Amino acid sequence: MLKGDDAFKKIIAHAKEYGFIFQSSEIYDGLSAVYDYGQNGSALKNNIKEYWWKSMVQFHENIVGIDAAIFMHPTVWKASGHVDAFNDPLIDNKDSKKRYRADVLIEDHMAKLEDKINKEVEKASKRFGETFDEAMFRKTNPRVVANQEKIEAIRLRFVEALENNNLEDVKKLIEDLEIVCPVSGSRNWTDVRQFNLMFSTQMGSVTEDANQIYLRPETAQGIFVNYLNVQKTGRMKIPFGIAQIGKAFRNEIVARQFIFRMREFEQMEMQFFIRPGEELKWYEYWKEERMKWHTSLGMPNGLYRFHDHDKLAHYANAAADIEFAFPFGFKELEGIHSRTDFDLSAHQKFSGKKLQYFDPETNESYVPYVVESSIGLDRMFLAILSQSYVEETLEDGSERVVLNLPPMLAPIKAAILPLMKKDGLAEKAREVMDNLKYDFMCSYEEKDAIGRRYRRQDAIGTPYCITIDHQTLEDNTVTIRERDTMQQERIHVDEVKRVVLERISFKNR
RNA sequence: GCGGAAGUAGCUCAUCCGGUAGAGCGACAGCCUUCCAAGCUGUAGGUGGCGGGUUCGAGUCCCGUCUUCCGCUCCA
Repeated sequence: MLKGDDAFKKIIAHAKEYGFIFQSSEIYDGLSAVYDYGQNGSALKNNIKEYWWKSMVQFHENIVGIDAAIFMHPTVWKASGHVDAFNDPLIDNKDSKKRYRADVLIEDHMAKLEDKINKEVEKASKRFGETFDEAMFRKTNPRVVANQEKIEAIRLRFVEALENNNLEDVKKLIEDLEIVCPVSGSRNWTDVRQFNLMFSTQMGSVTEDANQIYLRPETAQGIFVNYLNVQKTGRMKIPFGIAQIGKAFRNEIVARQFIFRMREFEQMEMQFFIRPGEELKWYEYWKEERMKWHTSLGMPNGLYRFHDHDKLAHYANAAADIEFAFPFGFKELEGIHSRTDFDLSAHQKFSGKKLQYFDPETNESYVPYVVESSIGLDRMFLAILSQSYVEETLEDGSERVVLNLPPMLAPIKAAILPLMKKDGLAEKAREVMDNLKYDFMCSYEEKDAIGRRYRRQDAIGTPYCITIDHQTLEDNTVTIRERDTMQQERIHVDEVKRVVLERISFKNR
């Protein structure tokens, strides 16, 4: 694995040149922070999904998979907290170039005024020997009354402006209150702009009747709203998990670093439903399990690390990231969160439907707690790609670029190569190809010198090259060349399928 | 979003002070045949990111715009 900016650029160039990742709508100059997966990229991505899905759903009897829709009832996002957390009116100070949430600036200002009042009241209470509340109630000080009225007036304007989504008023309020930038101390503000991190669209073709709906900003809610359906129909017993792979959308202000942060991205996640009070035990369990999954890919040590969160999200009582050493540094690849009963309780409240589980062991009903594993598929793709990209100098001084992919993830498992076109070698190679292509992804190439074809396969990470030569015609043996060692062995044609399948199997990790 | 830099063939780049674009590699077709890229012949591929302006004339100067990169900012 290469390091540094230079390496990252090479990997991006390689990804494009060999059909892994293209910029979206490239012939129209592209669309910012949106990328398409090409012929090899989509194959690699699908293989990552399959590996994850099998290790979750197929290898665990108590985990099942679903595929929820991207569109969901708008109230889902009120219950989840996204409508509040993802809608920010922002304002920039032109002098300091700092950006603030306009509502926070105003709230801070009100807090300062309130602080003033409290100090006045406190003084009064000491003077008259009253409690704080008594002093407040008497409103002895006219300045206190004036300030309280002022705050109330601000709050009214503020709430009204926000409710009507009147951003000009919000700005005017900031100007009227003479709020200054804490950094530059100036009042040179830009207009207030609404940044909505959720994409929205209308459902219903008649404009007046249409409801605004969102493209889901996370896949988790599709699992939570189906919790009861799956638990009942699958007769699931706690603890159990629901897994899902799917697209999510976030209108990031700045989306950059190739496919690391995109506006449209794919998540692979599993929500594990447990008994309240056992969440930390399961949290630790899944942290270890998930780390094992990553290291089972055979990546070198030291590429992964845990990062425990100090600042917890509104839904979590414990959270850690698994970080990966990307070419641009250690960054989040996966999150493991103890989400408590936040989501199910919220949906219970907003929907009015009971989302509880009767535990036959304890004879109790409760809203289950949740431990979540959520991994960015595109980030996983980037992690594997960047760690697999190797530039080698061979003994003879020549260079080659190899994608050192785990064989089971490689887009193409075997390339079938006749040493040359004539003498019936091509026909024989076709025969071999036809016998293999139903079992794993194969590629056939007869153009160019054999060495060149090996290098091309190296560049897309094909683990095995099957070469048909003159000896094949005599004794039905072929050579099988291994990508990383470049070593060849001669085996019988009938053995090829078994040998390749064995070496690309999940079981042999 | 702000500041800086860049955008010419699939890729890497050239084209001097403004005079209607060129190479290497790659691709494709054919020849050759030698198990680790760069043998031979031929062919295709560009309204110079896009739009506008200045000029007799713009890849080249100016403005706008899109995209990318670097820094800042943002990222429950």
